[in-house]
Amino acid sequence: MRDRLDNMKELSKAYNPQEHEDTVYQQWESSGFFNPDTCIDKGVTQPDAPYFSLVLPPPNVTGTLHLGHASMLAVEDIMVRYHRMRGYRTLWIPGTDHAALATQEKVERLLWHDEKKTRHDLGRDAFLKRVEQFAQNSHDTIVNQCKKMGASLDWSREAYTLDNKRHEAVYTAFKKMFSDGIIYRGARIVNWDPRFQTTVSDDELERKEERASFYYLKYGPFEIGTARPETKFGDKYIVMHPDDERYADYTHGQVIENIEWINGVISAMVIKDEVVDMNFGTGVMTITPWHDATDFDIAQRHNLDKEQVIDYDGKLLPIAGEFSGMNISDARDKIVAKLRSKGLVARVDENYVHNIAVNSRGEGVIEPQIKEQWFVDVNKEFERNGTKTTLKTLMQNAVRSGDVSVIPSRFEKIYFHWIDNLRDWCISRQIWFGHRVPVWYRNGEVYCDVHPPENDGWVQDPDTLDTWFSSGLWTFSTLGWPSDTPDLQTYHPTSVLETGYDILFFWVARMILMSMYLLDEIPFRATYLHGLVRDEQGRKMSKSLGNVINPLDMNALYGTDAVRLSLVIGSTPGSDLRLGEEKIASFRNFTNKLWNIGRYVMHAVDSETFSQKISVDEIGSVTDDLSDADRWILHKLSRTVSDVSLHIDAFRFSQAGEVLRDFTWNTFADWYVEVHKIEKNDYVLTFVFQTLLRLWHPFMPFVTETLWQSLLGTEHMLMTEQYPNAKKFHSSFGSFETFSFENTVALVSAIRNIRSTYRIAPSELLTVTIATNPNTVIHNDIICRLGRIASVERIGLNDSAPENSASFLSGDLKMHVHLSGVVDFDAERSRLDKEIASVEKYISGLSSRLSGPFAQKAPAHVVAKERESLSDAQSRLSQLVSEHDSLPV
RNA sequence: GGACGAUUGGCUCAGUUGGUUAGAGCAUCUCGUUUACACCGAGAGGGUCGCUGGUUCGAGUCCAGCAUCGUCCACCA
Repeated sequence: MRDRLDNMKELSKAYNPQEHEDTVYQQWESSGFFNPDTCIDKGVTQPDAPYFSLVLPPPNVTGTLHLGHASMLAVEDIMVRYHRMRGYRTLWIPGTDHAALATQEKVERLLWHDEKKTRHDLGRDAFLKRVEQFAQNSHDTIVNQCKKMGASLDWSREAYTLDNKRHEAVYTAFKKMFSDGIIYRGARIVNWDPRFQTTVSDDELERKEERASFYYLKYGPFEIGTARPETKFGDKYIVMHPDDERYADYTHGQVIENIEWINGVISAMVIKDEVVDMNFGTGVMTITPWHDATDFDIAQRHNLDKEQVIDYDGKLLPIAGEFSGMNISDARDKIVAKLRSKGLVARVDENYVHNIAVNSRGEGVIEPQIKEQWFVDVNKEFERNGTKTTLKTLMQNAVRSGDVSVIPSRFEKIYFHWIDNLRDWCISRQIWFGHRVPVWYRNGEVYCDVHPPENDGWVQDPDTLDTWFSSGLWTFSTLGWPSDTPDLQTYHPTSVLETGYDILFFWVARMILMSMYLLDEIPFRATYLHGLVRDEQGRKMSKSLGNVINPLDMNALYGTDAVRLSLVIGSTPGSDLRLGEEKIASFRNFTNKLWNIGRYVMHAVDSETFSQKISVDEIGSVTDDLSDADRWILHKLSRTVSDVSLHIDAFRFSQAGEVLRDFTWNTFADWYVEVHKIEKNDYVLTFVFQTLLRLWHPFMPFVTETLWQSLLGTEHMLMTEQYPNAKKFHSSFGSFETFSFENTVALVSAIRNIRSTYRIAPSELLTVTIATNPNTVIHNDIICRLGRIASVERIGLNDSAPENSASFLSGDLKMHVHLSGVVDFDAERSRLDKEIASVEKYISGLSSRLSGPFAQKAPAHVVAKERESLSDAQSRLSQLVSEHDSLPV
């Protein structure tokens, strides 16, 4: 008790988050309650309770967390804390992603910057040690940042996409897919990044608009168009649409001789293919199958030769003759010059705009190449539960069946469209950092297994796997798969996957693929896609723009709770969020408001009362002692509890927060706390406040935990308290009548309005006369205190109004504020005029509606409601008019 | 070239299945230090919901078209 009182006195006037946050997090963490097993052991959670599980989308170990991560942590922590408080077996698994290419590239850059060395200077093993060191540092930073955000992650289950356990999962998955023929090795056209010297997947491409010269070249009897003359050396097929009448004389397979071309005379074969667009250019084209996906497809269809023109460093091969060995960008002008000198350039369009493919990471221009690589076959048929299916079908079914719901649902269409256009997934990379392909070779033999072959002489495939191959296993590899662990049995499928819509394809789709294929089970029941966090002008936050907001800086300045609220409230799933510092500041103000409500409670209420947990039942048992204000606040509280729960259950976190903020500030603080200063119902005040702390805890865990322990003592922990139960609140308080106190709120507001209109200082105490039925309850004390009224006089409804007063009408009561000496009749008249005009407008609109077809066609209850509104408005109008007329001229 | 999204007071956004006179936060203006809070309190002003049609008794909400902005997808050589 002494401790608590001291604690209370120590509560600073303004909330200072930095004093509390680290201590509170340590307390949570050391309590062990982030781990659902501990919750069960200590009786906080029932062993047979339903589960709620989710995985943290593992941040890349490339650096530090940004506001997007902060927003993800906030939303997920809300769901996790909410379910934990509701008694679910709640598990939230942390982890990090090795992000193969991104991390390797970053370390390579640092290595060059600091030591002017490349990875080849160090060699594979030494370089990988560097990367691991870097990854470890990044990891430590990320873990620290997650904790700073208040994330209640079960650190005892932390995972890493490249650790031993996940390595086993990756190799197991690969082996199964390999033996089922889903994974194959083949020479296919791939996206080659000459700068990073690796392939990248289709999804990692970005299209960039480029203005280029477009050349029309003479090619025998034809004219062909190209923006890339440097690739044309090996072109020996001329392709046209079979229906193109301009070229009807040419037949498929016909060979055209004596074509003068860049390096001499060649012959070309005519190919008819429907892929050619007759309306583009001249309607004929030559093809370069080795360096273009479309051309590759044509060549495949007609079984044509394919020749490599550009090497993997981006230089021309001997086929280019005199240009051999030149970089393609240097060669282009020279090649065009030669074509010109030979008279082969018909014309040039200098303003041709087209899209070039670049690596979304690093922005290096992609050069398509044919290369022997590992692929996941998305169209291969295999048996599943007695029927033939494909990976594409599995992915489609998971969502189409509704087993996996997508929030917001419009992303479903995008998801299906992506699957429809999906090509085989190239999963091998020529980088060093990552899971090495689990395949060994010896004298033409191929060996694939989870463990290396035992006898010597085998050489492992040097390539590593696409980082998303390991991320795709994340929902179950983190739970122990391929072992059949209790965690896997208990927590899979996970309940929700919360992540950014920008990795819908990269990650969400791949997780569905992997889980459906390997486990025959969905990875998660719902996927909630959040938007990107942008700056106030809607720009992406980037270092080069200098508009990056570091979440930890904001935490330090405004408190983590304020940062969390600013990321959650005003944000809708799938839509980007614009965030400025003022928004965070406004939630800092709110945090402080809650803090000060707490200070008031501890200041005004006896510690015996505020240091006990007050239950719904306890309040329910003293119903007879409740005042009108008590009933009003309890009723509103029960509505709030139910709204907040409904919103959270439906993933409407923003609305849940808004409802809570509105209740806390505009209802509880502005009205009930003020009334408490008069009525002093400590139990209800404390009960409502404690309920608010419970309700707010998932959103703003630090300040609520701090306040809770200030009230109840540090041996209590809010995090594991029960969340307010909507049904219970409703059955206890839902039927409470609120009209009486609403009336008082209206009267006080009217007095304040009149004061403001007449510019009467708050220090000046006034008198009011209220005309009403004798049995109407008027809360004199409250009106006097909140309206700064000296005395309330009551008269009958038909008694005449006092002179020199301003009037307010509400239902069947009239209030006259005495304004002796200050009343300005012209001002009062115009005030009434204004209101009369507004009511008249309303009446005319409403009565014309009611006299029209509305009355016949609209549902009866809607009509009845409108009729009631009309009669209310009419009586109000007549009263206003009589007030107006009674004013002295 | 397709698809999707956005367009609501100065700014940032809510608005669930169409149903009172469209809400909030910030900003603005006026007043104010009443011992929880100036990171505050009280009051006020401010929107014909992008445009044009349609459906309906009734449209910010549904439909069609258009405009502007944005995002994603796409094999126009």
